[in-house]
Amino acid sequence: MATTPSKKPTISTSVIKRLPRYRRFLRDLRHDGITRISSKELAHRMNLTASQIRQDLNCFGGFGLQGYGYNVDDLYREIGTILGLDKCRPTILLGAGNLGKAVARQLDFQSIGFDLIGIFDKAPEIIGREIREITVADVATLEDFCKENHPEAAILCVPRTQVPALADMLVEHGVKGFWNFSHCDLTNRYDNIAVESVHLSDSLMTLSYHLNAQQDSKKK
Amino acid sequence: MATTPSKKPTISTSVIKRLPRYRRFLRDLRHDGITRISSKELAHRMNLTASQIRQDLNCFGGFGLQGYGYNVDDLYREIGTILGLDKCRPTILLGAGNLGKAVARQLDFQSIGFDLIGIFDKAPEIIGREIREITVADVATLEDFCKENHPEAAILCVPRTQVPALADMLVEHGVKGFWNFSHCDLTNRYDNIAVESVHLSDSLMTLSYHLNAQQDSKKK
DNA sequence: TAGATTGTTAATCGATTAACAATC
DNA sequence: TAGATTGTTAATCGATTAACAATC
Repeated sequence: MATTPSKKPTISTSVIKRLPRYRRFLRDLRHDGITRISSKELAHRMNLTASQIRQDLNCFGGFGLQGYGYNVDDLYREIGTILGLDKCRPTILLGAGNLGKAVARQLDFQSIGFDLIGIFDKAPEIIGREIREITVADVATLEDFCKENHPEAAILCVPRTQVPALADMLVEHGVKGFWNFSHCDLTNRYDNIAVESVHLSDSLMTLSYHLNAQQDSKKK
Repeated sequence: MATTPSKKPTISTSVIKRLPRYRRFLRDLRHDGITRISSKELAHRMNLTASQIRQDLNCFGGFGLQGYGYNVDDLYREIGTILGLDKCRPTILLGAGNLGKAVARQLDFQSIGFDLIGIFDKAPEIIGREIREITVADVATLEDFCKENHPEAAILCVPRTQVPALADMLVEHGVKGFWNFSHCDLTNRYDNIAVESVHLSDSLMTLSYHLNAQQDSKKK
């Protein structure tokens, strides 16, 4: 009854970003029929330290067993739960151009906690098309759609200029998180709204930097 | 003549990852006709500390002027140079499915130092199509293509199972960097090869985590 | 010159690694 | 039991922030 003074650990971003990678390795292990693994062995495979793996996992609880290690299958599922992949969040995609279409087709949303329930665009030649059994709707109908269907998450694949107005409206209607592919900087625009950005050109630029650095070190 | 004992600073990844974002903000400032900016003002706009901006920039040289701040246009171009965006690296795309096609169409490679010179796939229904004025070639012809054209960078949009063999072959032929969209873990597979990965589902999973965390904190 | 703002050194903070007692 | 490996505390390392002298 009494609300226990819940510990508020606040897991660091670095830890959270590593979780999906742990999960991928565990899935592979499971696929290979390996049922248990020590932090040492997993660290070796992932090129990490055993310490880091144990520290990371212990942010969420003691999933291991002294003298034994970790049960691969259990840990795989635990990480899925921590990440919330067992959820089914109503999600909409804004922008069904090259990138939006590819993202919609590429990802298995269901298996990672999202349920794609609507796709919107403003271009007449795109509206009406079918992507993954969803008919692309006119973005003009988006607000009504939100009132009826209450999406929790939105994928932003529209040009950056359209983003602020759209995002504001969606937050107004209860959207709690954005997966942002646009170059509009949404970080720090809202309180208590999750924003995860994928800036493709930023990513390619860092590759460019490293290619440069390679050559420089050779010249030396 | 004498090779000066070149300082070997080795810039940290955190700094490098911030450079493209600096550049984006500077481009916007320039677009708005703003010619100078102080670290304080830029920090305010980017939600960083002025200290961090000055530290970051001073990894590469003193671009500012005491009592004045930074010249927006100069700094914008300096960062471009640091990132190597003035280069023109021959680059190939492997896999012209949903994602590969979208990536090829979405990005302005030229403007960030890459020159897309070939696209390859193995599916007969994709080979022969045109993407950005490049005809998709059979991946079977890739090795010969490399011998003739010496690509420096490769974009990997093929299924993960195909990645290791392809990547090994490309490294053999002198490819120096990968932009990896597959779920194959290429980190630490090679020495002196740059790997920049975009794991879309990993990214979406972290959004899922943050959506979960939001709700948890509300429950409290 | 006085005011502003940098470049840079020092202090703080956080994340990673090492060590080891607890325990299966 | 002996051996192995965790969970957790302590030590180290690196990154961010603060402070301030240099200087435009």
